[in-house]
Amino acid sequence: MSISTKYNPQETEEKWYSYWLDKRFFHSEPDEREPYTIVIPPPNVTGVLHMGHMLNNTIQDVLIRKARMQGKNACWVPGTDHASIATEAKVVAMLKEKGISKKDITREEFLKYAWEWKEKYGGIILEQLKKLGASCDWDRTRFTMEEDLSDAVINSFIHLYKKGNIYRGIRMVNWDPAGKTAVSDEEVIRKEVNQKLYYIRYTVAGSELPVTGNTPLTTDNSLTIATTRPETIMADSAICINPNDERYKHLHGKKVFVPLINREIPIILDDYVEMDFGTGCLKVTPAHDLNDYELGLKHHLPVIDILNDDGSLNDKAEILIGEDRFIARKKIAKMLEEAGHLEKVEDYKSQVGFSERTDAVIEPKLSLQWFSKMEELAKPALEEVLNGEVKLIPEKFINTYRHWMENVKDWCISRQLWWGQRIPAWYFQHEEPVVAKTKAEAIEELINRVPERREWSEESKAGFRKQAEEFITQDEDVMDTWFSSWLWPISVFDGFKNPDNKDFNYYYPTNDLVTAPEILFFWVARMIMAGKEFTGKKPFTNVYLTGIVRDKLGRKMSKSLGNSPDPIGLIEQYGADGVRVGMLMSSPAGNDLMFDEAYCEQGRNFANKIWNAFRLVKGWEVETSLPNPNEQAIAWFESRFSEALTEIEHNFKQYRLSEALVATYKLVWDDFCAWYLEMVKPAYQQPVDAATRAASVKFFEQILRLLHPFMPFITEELYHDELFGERSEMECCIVADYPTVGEANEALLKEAELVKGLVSEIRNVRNTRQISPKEALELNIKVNSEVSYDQWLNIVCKLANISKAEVVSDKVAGAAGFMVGKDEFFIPLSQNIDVEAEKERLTKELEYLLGFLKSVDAKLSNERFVQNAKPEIIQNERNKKADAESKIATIQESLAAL
RNA sequence: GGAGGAUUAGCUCAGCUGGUUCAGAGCACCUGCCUUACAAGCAGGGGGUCACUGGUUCGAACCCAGUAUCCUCCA
Repeated sequence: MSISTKYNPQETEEKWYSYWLDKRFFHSEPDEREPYTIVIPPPNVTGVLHMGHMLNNTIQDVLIRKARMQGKNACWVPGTDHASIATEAKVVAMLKEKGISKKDITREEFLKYAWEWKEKYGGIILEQLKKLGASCDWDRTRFTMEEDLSDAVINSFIHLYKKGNIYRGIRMVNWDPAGKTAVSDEEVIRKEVNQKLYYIRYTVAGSELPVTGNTPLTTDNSLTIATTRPETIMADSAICINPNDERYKHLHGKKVFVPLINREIPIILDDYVEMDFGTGCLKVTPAHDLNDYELGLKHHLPVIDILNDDGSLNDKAEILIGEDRFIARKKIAKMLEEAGHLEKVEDYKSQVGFSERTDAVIEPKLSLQWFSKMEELAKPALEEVLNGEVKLIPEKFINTYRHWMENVKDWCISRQLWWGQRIPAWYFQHEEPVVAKTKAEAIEELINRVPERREWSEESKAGFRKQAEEFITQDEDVMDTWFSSWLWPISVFDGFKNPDNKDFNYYYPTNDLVTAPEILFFWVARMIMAGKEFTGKKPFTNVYLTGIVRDKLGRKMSKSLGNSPDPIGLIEQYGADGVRVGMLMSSPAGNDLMFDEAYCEQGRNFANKIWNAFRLVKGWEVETSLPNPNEQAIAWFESRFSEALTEIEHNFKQYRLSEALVATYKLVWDDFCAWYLEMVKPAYQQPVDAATRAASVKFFEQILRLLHPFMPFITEELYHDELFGERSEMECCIVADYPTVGEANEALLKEAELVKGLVSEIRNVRNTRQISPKEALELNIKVNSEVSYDQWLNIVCKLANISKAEVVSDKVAGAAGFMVGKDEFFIPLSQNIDVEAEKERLTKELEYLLGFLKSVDAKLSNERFVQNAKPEIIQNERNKKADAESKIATIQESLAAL
């Protein structure tokens, strides 16, 4: 082992990760132990690790490692998601660079490129997770588009279709013009955007006055609407006004002309229109706005769709054909202005939907899509959370969850993409589509679903099959990625292919799921639905929702802001253990975390602290003839360890990982290093007795085990040092027994706190008087309490550099004095004490105590308090009173003696 | 517009059943130390009207109501 004063993580991390892999410690097979299972939220196959993953996976690894050490059969299933839109967008971009356009190649050719891309870049993120120390069972790595998982997707589609839960229909969907596909409501991100509100004049039909810039305008010859989307006026089907709006009563039943194209449209009445918004006149564009679409249905208006799939204008627009919607917006504003139809333009802030995957502005668009009915699926999934079968942590998410589940809308599951599971629907001539797994099955279904075809002779059937074979076509669309992710906990254990298999029976339902609250509905809710629907069981018991990682200014980390540190860079700089500690240190469950590299630095420093504590213990020479002078210190630390472990376990139970870590950190740094080791360490170059060494080594090993889930690498490294004796090849920290809570001697712990206070006071005496720590002092103790200082004197002498400590019965004059608890301490000094300063200090303390006593007295003399408060509270107040009174007396004596 | 959450030290946050000398931790800051495990360290210290206003209670950072500010989700 190196004796460097600095811990060097790089070599250690590489070495132990391969060792763990080599010895297959991460691998799990069903056995008689209790399983503990986590399925990873599968990251995008082409993605790279970001800070959110770091947090997420650190938490999962801590949980899985702890469970493993606690004797459970821990299984963490990793994998990746095919992420249709994101991946397809990347492949399209890659092809574009090669000069290939998606529309020039076939579906098969495209998929070939996509798979190549996936093979090349897929799984980078999993390699990165290894650097973090993630102890996933890599043998179980799954991918949502591998054959079995795709099969599960297709089969569950067919299952739901047969139940009548899947239907095809024309609906207004969120159209992503960059991805050229529909996306679900959940994939639309609303952002506030600075826009322009254009006020546009429409000429009233039949009015004689031509509308120009110079002509006086009245509401008889024109009306003005306000819109943020002037490029859609060509798609207008009507103008709508509120029937109660006095300003426009004379226009009821009239018509207006759409500017520039002069198409005549009616003025309709509906109290949907808010009179005080804009001008009180609303242009109705059913093809390009959800609300307008509903309004159009109600008033039987035609739907005029002027946009191509890529967001450019089509020939129905009549003008600006082929222009992109945003360019068209600018151009049309100019054209309207030139034609005298643009009254004014105002700045306006509004919410605009963006595609989660491509960041393009979402276009509401009517299209023919496949939908899954959600109402029936949602009910049991809501119930499961409300009755506590599935726990959301923190609980505050239950409300949000309920709100969403009670207002759930049907799920648009088709996507106009090629990368993904193709919808198993088949079209033959003008018949209703058939849903079937294969072409052959589809053809059989075509025959079987029509009674008269069923009656056909075998010969006729054969002829039909031949014809159908040639003309039947499969739906071009693929399914929403979430339609495969929602099956993840089931399909990774082959629960669809073989529902009674050993793995599935053993690992499912899984235990904990760790994920971001952003995908509570996208994914978590739907997994619960799928679990209940397809297996009748919940997919997991606990859902730990992490916060969002933000930068220290509170901004979300994003590529465009460039405020996200490179996780691998952080690991290189601070070590994986350091980064893990840094991430957890500041991340209470469910609260966002303001990430600051300083936390990683703190983590690295902690690793270094452990390293150096180790160097100390390792350096001790043992002299077996020596007696053990440290029984008290050893007994104390044993109790303290148990006390801390109780607290740590309590925090773990409540998924307060951050607090569990802080408690561990303090136990190691403060109690073990700063107190225990200082108490027991022999003087420079002196040997240590065997008992002290044995106890210290044992403590150290317990500490390594306790730390392992948080800091796997450094603990494994130290665990194998010869200090702990021989280890066989499978004897590793990763599978060592996690410490269990032992006895804690309360009285001992209490006394130790007093002793720590005493040592601090002595150090303070030095500090305020600038006495070097090297200069030994004498200590006189006047004991007024029950504390048996004899047991502690050795420790006090050592820690505070006291040459002689004595119990005295009287105050010592001319010495620096202070109190700890009820007891008085005196340190004779060579220099004269500053009587005035001493007086001031004592007076101040006296005043505080008198005030305190007064408030306690007030309570105790309050009859209602004595009547209502719990007896133990009252007793407590009496104790406080007695304590304060005795201290006051002591201080008064001291003052008198000065 | 609807729902949920937050507001405690300069920063990030604990404070769990209202009651201990309860106002805490880490970081940052100040002072002094390169004291033979560790300067990535050690010792000591300063720093708070618990957002505001009321209420409930013997007792409120904690419960209730209102106000302000901020965040998130949904429309």
